[in-house]
Amino acid sequence: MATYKSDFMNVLEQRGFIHQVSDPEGLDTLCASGTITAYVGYDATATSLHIGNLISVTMLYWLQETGHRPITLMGGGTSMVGDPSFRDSQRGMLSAEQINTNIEGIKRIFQRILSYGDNPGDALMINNADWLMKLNYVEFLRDVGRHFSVNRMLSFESVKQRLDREQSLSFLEFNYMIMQGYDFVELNRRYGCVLQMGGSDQWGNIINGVDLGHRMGTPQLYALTTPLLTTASGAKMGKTADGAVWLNDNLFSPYEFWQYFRNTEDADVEKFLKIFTRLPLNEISRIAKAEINEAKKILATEATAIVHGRTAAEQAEATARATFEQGALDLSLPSFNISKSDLNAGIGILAACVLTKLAASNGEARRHVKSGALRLNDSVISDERRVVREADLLPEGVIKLSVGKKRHVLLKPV
RNA sequence: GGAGGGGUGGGAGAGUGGUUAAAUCCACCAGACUGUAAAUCUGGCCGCUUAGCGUACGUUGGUUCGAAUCCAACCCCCUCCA
Repeated sequence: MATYKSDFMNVLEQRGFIHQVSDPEGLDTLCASGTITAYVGYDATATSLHIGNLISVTMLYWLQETGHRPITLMGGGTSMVGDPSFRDSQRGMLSAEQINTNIEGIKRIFQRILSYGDNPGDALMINNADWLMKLNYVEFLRDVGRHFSVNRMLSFESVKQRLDREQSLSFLEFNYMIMQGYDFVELNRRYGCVLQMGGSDQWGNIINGVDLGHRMGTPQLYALTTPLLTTASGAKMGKTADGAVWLNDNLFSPYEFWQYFRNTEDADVEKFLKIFTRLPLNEISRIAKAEINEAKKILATEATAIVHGRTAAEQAEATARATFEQGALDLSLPSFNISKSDLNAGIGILAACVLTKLAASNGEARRHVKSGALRLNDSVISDERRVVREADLLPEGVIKLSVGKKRHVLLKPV
């Protein structure tokens, strides 16, 4: 029942990665007849990628799996400008050092999922600063700028919204599109790259590159975007109480990552299994039809394994089982250190909440107490002046604090 | 440079001298029900040493017993004109 000739397009199609493709038949034919090179661009706006980015990295994984060559393009140059697409306001400008730090943080995850090297089929890590930073303004305007119509650029949905809401769009940001378009052409010239992929919000930017290639005489270029992942109840994916779901373990631990997927809505389980795991499709449909809660655990473990490694994933699963199913204490829960002397002196329960990030402020911790959500060693705390001291240590030498049914942390004396 | 409009809590958006820490909606958090799901209902949602206090409606200064609300200057944004 394959709708495409090429393995690559079939995998993407069957797993639900495709939202829009500029010329499906053309691209399919190209993929079926030989090896292609494709890229996804990543802006260096944070020290880690987040779960939204994982979708496109996974596409690059499947690209490589099906015998083609992926390029991860770091936006060392474009991040100096900032992508205005679908944003209300300009972000603060990033310094060159900040961008470089960010790139270093982001690289780690690519290396885990793709295999880089110099052999054919190995992935390439490229930085668009290599060419963007060297551009000569007038020359660039004459060679590239003349191919862009401002009228058309203004009509793109990604900027139109901003203008319709009467929010300013600086000339700096407006140039982002041109730079991204130029990247595509440059990657074609240097590496024969013919396909750019990205999230659906990138469609306008990608299409600009395809058009520019056309005008500047490259072979036919292609665009492919993924659907914007939303949960079945309509929320954008990747938000939690504390913000984004990051892929780097120093920002979002494997345990938290596992929990994030464990809490997937029923209606999303099959969709997420297809996108965030590598399990064969027939197995996915079998799992999804069986016990839904088991399917969520498989989803969580498989997805965590891809990002954090199999060992960390299984550890997270074990911790979850002990904590949620057996009600036992698991020493692998997220833990925070407290000095022995502080503990001897006694620390207020509210302060302990803030220390362990269970609450952002004493006030918030107090509200937790008022609503009966806060527990110390599994018993509800109703007195906000309760002091946590040595006597509260469990035989294992830790103190367990919980907010609600799901958030548990340990306090460890050191 | 000129004319007009505007800047309110995470977002949207009321409020145009006083019971206004600021309506309402969304997002978010917790409780109940459940399956670590959804939906629903309930409570919460600036900070603190919380019967109180301190900050807060672009910034600074002023008028007033009292200002997010009035005045002045400045900053920023939008529209039109040059």
